Amino acid sequence: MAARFNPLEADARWQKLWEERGTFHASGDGARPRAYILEMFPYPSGRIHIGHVRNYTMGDVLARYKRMDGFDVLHPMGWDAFGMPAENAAMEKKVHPGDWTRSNIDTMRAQLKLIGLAIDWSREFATCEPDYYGHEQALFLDLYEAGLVYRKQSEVNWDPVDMTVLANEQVIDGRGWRSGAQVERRKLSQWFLRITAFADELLDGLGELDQWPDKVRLMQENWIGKSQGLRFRFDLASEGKESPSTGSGRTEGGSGVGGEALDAEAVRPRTGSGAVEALPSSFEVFTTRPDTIFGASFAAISPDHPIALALAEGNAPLADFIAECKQGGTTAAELETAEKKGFDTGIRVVHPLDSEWTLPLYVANFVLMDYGTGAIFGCPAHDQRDLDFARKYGLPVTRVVAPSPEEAAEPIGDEAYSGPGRLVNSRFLDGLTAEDAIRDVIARAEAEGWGEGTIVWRLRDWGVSRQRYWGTPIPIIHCEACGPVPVPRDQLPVVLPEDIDFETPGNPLDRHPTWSKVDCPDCGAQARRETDTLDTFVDSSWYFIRFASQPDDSPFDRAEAESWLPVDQYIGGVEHAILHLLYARFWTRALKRIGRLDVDEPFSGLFTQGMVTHVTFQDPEGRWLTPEEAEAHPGPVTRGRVEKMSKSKRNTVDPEPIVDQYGADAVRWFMLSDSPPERDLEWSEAGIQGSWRFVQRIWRLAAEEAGRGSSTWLGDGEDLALDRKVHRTIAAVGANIEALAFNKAVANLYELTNALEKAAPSPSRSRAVEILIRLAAPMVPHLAEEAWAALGREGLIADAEWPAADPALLVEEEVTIAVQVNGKLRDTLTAPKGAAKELLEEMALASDKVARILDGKPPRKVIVVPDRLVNLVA
RNA sequence: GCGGACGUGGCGGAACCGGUAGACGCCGGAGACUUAAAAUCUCCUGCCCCUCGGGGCGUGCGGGUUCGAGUCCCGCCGUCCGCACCA
Repeated sequence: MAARFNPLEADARWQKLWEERGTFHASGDGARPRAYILEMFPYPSGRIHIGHVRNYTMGDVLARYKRMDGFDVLHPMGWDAFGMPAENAAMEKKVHPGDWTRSNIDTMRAQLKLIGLAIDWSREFATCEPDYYGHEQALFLDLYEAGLVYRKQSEVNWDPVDMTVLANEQVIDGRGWRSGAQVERRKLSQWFLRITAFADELLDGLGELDQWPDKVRLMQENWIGKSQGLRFRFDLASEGKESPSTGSGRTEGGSGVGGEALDAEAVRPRTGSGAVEALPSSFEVFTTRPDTIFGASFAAISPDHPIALALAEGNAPLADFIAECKQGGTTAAELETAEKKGFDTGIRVVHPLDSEWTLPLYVANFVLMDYGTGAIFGCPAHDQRDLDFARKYGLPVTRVVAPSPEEAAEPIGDEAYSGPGRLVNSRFLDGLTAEDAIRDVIARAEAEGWGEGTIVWRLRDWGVSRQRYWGTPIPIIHCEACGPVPVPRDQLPVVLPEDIDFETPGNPLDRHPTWSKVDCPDCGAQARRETDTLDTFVDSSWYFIRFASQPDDSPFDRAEAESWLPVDQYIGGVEHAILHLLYARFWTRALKRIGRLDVDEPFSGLFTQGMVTHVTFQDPEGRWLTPEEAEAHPGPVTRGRVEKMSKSKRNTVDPEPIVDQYGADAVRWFMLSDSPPERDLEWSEAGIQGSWRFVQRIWRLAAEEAGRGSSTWLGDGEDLALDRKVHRTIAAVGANIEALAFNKAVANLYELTNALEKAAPSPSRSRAVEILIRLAAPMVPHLAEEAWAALGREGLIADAEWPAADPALLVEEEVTIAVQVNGKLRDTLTAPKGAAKELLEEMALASDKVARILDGKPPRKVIVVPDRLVNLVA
């Protein structure tokens, strides 16, 4: 029996055996309850990094535990293989994106296998292969036919040098990240998925996801952004109905009577070209606070609003103002400090509840075109932005909500009041609560026909067109005569051409000599293939369904997919809290709506794990150094913060050499130790060495036990205290793994190991060693197999049963009672479990230490918590 | 600005429902084994005082509730994350 566990030899041997036996294939035979454990599949960027190792180890522990606990476990792996890095590599390294991607997949698959994951590799696929994306095209057409896909003009970030569309993240300070060219806004005709049609159910569905982190649910809720309010119409005032009230602070009943008549000519936009005649006679605004309608002092529209654009024609100052609004950064700091600016159009709009009352119409930089209606009414007293704006332009500020009657006349200072209260200065609304006033105004608007209660969402439809090569081709053909025509099903998949050219900028599909030239499926005329590809988030919106069921001739088999879904536990980074998870939820619901799959939510349990961090080092010039460089550096070196591993900070750790040195189990154990899984884990050399020591400690226990000649050794009888410890550990480790509290499960195993090392040989101890190995098996599977075999056990430990905790042994016979005086711990005593209060009190009073503190006086009051403590109040 | 999370030894972190704060690991210290080192093992390790019996102080800060608060309430301070002119 080897004195040391040698992972370099053992790891590969067990991995090979698991693979040969198909140990981790999900059977789906229905003999056992099922569990679907999934980690977010990786993008094949080149090599596995340590964050992957942490992510997949967590899922693996759960999968292995569930297997031992009697479940038929589906734990698959695949590749999110489309995306821009492959195209970048193609341009930089002159390799085909497909070659680059597939070779990365080969590398990373081999690396993942080194850490001994319990994965059903028979289900592996990559999204960049036609046998995946062809089915995706079919699903896209299903949604298209169901009216859930449409086409519209939409703005994109256009890099004029690279001739390509940029994602927002690729625009840095208004310039393309690669070319450095000034980015332009361009309108392109693009495909959209109607996710907004599911806004309500996506929001409501969050309520049932009780095994999701609150944080993620909240983020999604905010992202969906439901606002209830009133949409109503402002009529433009006809000439001669101007109602001046500027600066005088309108109060109750002010209806535009009096004041000087405005010189219409002076404020009228200088149209000359008759543009004003083309203006609509009204426009709509949206508000969540219709109760404050009598506090209105202006109306404002977005610089992108059609009325603003129409007015700008022939009005150079306004055109300049609009241009100015479009400049300026969109960063947090800039927006925070950005001044509220407006341009008075000179036009006035009629207050909907008083035809004699008109308000000035501004074009304002803080009104967004793509939220609500792109137009607002300004109520300065109860909205901070409106207040800032009103102060700047001398507009009236009228309080219409007061928290108490005394404050009704209180003027508004520098802060708008947005709290609760009752209406004041609001005619027939006076005295109502804000909530009642909202209902009243909405009802009135609907009855009178100038507005209606409505819901506005922040969520936008999902634009899925990407002007890229390395993605799923959108299966549409554009015909001059017939318009967009779906590719006939028997012509799917629409396969990406291999012979492409990355030498010239732009989308290679556009430039391909023949690929896009096809006949119209409807009329046969020459037509053009859609050359846009799908957003890669589409690929990841249904891969978990394909894992569950992968027939050749359709995306999935409904019954089979439903038998596994939803995913019981999904594990991945919090960076996907919104987009990926929302899109996958949408896609699942869309499939349900079109009758393809009866699943509401794709992931019933979600866990977002923390990052792996590492120290950073810098030389005096601020250059980042790797830890090795820092050690060898001749000059002074600054030890920086512990940060997320990144190439730029040179603090990454490549897992492969570490696995080579310490073995998979030590690395896995380290990934699970110390830090709670949802928090960041700091990588350290000391930490991995500690894990290595622990692996060897378990091995020594097993080797020593095996050396006794199986369980023929008979010691001094049973060791009841150890038995209790063992069974408490069984219960604790199982509960902690189920709760994904791996750091606590690790601590439980350390405790048991400490106890075993101290325990004298006995049959109890022999049994305990075997149980320890079974409990550790999900975490350190290679060591566990090796030890299992060394102990002469039959079969694989991967197939062994999770030990059952004996309830009788979970109950303590004796408990330690804390004895407090005035809440301060003074002594402890040992008492039988369940001892009577009177007995505990008596024992506490008998304590010397207590007697000394009490100094002969009897306690005024005695509190006894059975099995816990006695508190004597002096 | 809005929303959220968090704050416990030198470090990562435990602490069920308000009931012995600091489990477990790392670092550090002392010792054993060794010619020596590594490895391994044993013990110690929150801070401060001490007559070595013990005593005092301790969960970001200040209050409060309670027999009793890391845990609950109020007010601050700090760190991190998300969103962002959302009407």
